[in-house]
Amino acid sequence: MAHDHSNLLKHVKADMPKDETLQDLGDLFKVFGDTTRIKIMYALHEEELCVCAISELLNMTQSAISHQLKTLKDANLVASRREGKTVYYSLSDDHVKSIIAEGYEHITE
Amino acid sequence: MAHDHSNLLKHVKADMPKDETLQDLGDLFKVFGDTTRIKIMYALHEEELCVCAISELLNMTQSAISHQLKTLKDANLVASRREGKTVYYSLSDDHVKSIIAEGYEHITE
DNA sequence: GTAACATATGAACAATTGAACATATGAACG
DNA sequence: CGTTCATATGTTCAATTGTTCATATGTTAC
Repeated sequence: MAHDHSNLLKHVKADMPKDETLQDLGDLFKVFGDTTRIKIMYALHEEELCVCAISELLNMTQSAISHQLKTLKDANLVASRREGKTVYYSLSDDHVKSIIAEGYEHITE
Repeated sequence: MAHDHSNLLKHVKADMPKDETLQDLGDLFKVFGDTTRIKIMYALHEEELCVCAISELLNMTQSAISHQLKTLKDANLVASRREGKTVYYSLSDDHVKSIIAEGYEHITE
């Protein structure tokens, strides 16, 4: 810590949300930070899919997909609906699409 | 793998970006998935700051901040500008703000 | 009841990661 | 040149994470 920024920092500090909020933000993005989960969300982009369809699509075990779907559900990013033996997952709201779209723009420019 | 979804999957599969792109997307969000980096980006929301100002603001060692700034820079999320001994960092484009704003909306509803 | 199918969960293990510490680079000044 | 200040980098280590395997739950049909 060297030269003085007390005035500057006072200003910046006042504009920062509280720690808990920033922690929650980081936790949310952590969920986006995995290729498998990104693929799942992308697959659900247009229509709901059942677990075994997703595992077939991504060529991964049902267990792995189910674990990831739980992570996504805990973060309120997907919703599930049971119909007999099968469970259908879909994106829970449009933020998911927006966030992925923004990220996509960033990497393709 | 049980009941049939070949028709459905053909359609979904056609709409998926290639694997490499989805990998890059995950890697991008991984950078957002850490509280320290979120704090740094939020601090740079309005104005550029030098490394020691950030480390003072977040009450963390200069080394830790420098490491995280490198991660952010590698992901093209921040830009740096040297002025004598001090290096000033700023957000490299508006996607950062948009992505954080979208995430913020998601957790506060 | 039980058998078959779809999904969920728990434990274990390899791989990744953020922070701390020590050290190195780079710039300004005497 | 050497010293000081600001920042960067390399290494180590504890903690987190994604997948696999085995097993459990839940649903339908017989």
